[in-house]
Amino acid sequence: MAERDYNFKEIEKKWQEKWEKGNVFKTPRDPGKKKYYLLEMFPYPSGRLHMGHVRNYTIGDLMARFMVMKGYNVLHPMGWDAFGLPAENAAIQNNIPPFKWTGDNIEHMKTQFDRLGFSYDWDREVATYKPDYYRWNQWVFVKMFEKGLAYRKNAPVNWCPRCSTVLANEQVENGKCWRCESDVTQKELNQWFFKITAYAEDLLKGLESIREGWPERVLVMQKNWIGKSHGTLINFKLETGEDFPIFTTRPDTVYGVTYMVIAPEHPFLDRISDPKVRAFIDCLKSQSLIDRLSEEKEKEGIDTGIKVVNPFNGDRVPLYVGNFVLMEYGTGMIMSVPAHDSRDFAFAKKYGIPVKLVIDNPDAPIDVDAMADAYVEDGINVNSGPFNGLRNRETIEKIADYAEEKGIGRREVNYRIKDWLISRQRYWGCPIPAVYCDNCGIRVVPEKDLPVLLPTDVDFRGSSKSPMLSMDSFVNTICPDCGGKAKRETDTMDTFVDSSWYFAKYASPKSAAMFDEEVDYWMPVDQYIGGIEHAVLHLLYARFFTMVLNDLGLVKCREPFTRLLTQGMVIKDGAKMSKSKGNVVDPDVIMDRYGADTVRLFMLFASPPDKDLEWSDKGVEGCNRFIGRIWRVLDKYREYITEEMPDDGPLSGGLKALRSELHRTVKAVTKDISERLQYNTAIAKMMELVNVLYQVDEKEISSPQGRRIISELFFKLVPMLNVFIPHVAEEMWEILGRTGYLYNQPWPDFIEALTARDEIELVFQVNGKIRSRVQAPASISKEEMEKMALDDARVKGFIEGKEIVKRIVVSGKLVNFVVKG
RNA sequence: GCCCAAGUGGUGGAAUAGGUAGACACAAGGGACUUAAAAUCCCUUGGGCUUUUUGUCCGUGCCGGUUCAAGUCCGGCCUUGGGCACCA
Repeated sequence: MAERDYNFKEIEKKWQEKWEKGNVFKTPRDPGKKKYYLLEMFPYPSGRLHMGHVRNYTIGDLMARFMVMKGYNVLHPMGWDAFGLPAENAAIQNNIPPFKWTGDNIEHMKTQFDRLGFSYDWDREVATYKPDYYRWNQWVFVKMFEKGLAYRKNAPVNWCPRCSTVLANEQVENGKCWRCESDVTQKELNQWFFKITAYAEDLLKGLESIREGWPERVLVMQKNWIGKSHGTLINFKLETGEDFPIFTTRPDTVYGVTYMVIAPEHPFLDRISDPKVRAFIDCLKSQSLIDRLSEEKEKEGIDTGIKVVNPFNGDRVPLYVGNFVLMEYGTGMIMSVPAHDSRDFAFAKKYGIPVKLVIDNPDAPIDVDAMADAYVEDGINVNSGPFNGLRNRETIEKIADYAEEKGIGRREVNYRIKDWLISRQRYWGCPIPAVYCDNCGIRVVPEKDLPVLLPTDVDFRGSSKSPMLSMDSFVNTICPDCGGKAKRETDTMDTFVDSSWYFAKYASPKSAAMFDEEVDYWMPVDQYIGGIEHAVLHLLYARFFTMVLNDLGLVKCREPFTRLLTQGMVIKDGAKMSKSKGNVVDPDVIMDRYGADTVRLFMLFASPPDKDLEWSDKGVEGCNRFIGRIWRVLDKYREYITEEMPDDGPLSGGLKALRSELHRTVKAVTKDISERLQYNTAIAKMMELVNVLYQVDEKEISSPQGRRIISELFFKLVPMLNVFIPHVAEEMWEILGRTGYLYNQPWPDFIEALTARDEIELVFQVNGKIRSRVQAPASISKEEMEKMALDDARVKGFIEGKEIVKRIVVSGKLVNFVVKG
């Protein structure tokens, strides 16, 4: 009869209290140990944890606990990405001040975290809405302004009408707002930018140094986003002799240019007076960029009447205005080669522009008049003056050389990435510390006057606009230079600025400075864990910011995250859990029914961490059942537990196999956790061990050697369980009679020699087909294996009367005979 | 269109270095215990053929290749998911 059933409610509460009272999770700083900084992306304090959070933080907690047991000084902090729109929307709807709404949510979510048993050092909590935190946003902003890395410009920007604020390029997904999915429109506005383009090359090169530890697809996404392309800037000329430079990655086709196209918003076009052309330009300019460039939109253009001269062959070609040319990329104008670019080809056919072949297919010469589409493959240059007969790949380099020699062009590198627009026309964020003086212009707030505090005594009633706009006490100030009247910037910073450096602040959360020397001890983050959705948002901004901080001499590292794990989504009924789909499962409900340990175990068992996880109520029950099985078997054998460890004496078959299985399990679980990051198979192996244990007779367990083996088993299994199901593992540790927190125990070791099996199964094949399986001693030699196979009755039947032409013996695995006849 | 993943039983998934496909779990079926149920424990479980054991054939999206041997490597395709998208 069980002494006590598995009562998760009691156990989990008991250990959560003990951990807290014992200050168990405080960050150690033992000089004799190596550091390990494990971080999960901090949450937005929406008010409730969802399953995605639970998964993310369960994976992180496992890794943190594992590294503690492995003897590292582990930094495992948690904080709050606390600025942002939901707080403001809640304020507008219910007139709760965002400050209070956010603070209350944080308090509630903290209790949820504690209920899950996560090992955070709350002394290091960081929340971005606190002035002590965001003042350093402002301070870095001022430094960046001084270095020209923060600047203000007029530019067409993305505008979300629903959030009534501008957005960065990275925050527009398929023309929709990343947060609310409204259609984004374009506006011409004067806004603050961070010059991330100045770090384009660094951001690209830096990817090399983190290649080992980051998922391939994130590296690829960042690389594509930065979008480096090598090309040549070629100086076409107007008939007046004026320069007309264009960027191309295909200089090998320059002899085939039959027209040029310019972006409608290009200032060059101001000189055009032809009313028809003007009307076309004005029409295009009135459309939003999204509309103009939308996929369905056909390419449209109009001939300006202006001719452009090709510096290579002197051809005079027409200049068109086109709806598809981007002002921000290259020089805002392009050369068009219809023979070798499908888009140019379609445009040329539409407007009756000639097509000129300059690359021919050496295998099937092309008839230019019969072309149905552009020829975009490689080939041999024709109609290309001195470059005729060259392979076009070589021509690319030759033309660039030639252009540089003759001074009609130069090699150039272009990037797709644009500067980071950080202004937000919203209240609940970090104030941008700028002032506007009629006399002195744009000024930043001097260091000594920071922080610029966000007013918190605000009233949202009757308006969805930022309350700061109408707060004279905030807006009116004096110019730091001339002392005259000035106005404060009322925009706040993009919240992605807040999250671009929080990971460094955890090193010294209470320091009066931005950082102290602790930052260089803990940074960089050794393992970062979060969702794939930040592949080019947060993860790019954070890398940029770290590089800026490094250049400012504030941190020693240049890359913030050495290793990155992007965990998969939590899926139910084939779709990501979301309120709008109505397929959410509330973690609290599951914890009420099964406890935190079961939820954690399921999160780790149902799928490898980087893959999506399909929610399954039945699967949760299965995990709960497994905990129950261990609980019962420990309860059954607890009276046999002894501190005496097994000696080298002979063991009965069952005990020997059990001990061997135990050591194999420790080995495999250790590897799965530390090398393979496959927690599902680690759990499966512990399940197998428990299954083997269930097969062993109690009589064997109760023998003197049996007692030692079963004790060794639990003294190793329970510490392994600690990283998956810490509450019940601590309780079991206590049942085993050990004192102190399991949290601080060393990770179990294993004896390599014991992991070997005595007997192995050999497979005998004839012509690659399995014909027999036999048991053999593990020490069997290749020669003996072959002999066994030859003597095997089943094998004999397949090789009799035939010639063995090849014999393959794989040690300890199989024998394969290839026979003929 | 370009780039990147992935495709394995009824389901989630395993197979780590080319060497026994389907570990572990869920579901299903059977049994033990019980007055009964729940819980628990034990057994079966990819498919076909074979009366059964034995055996034998098929089987990792599709077609082909390399190899004694392919889920794994190579070439070509299909499907799904994701990213970028007039970037010149």
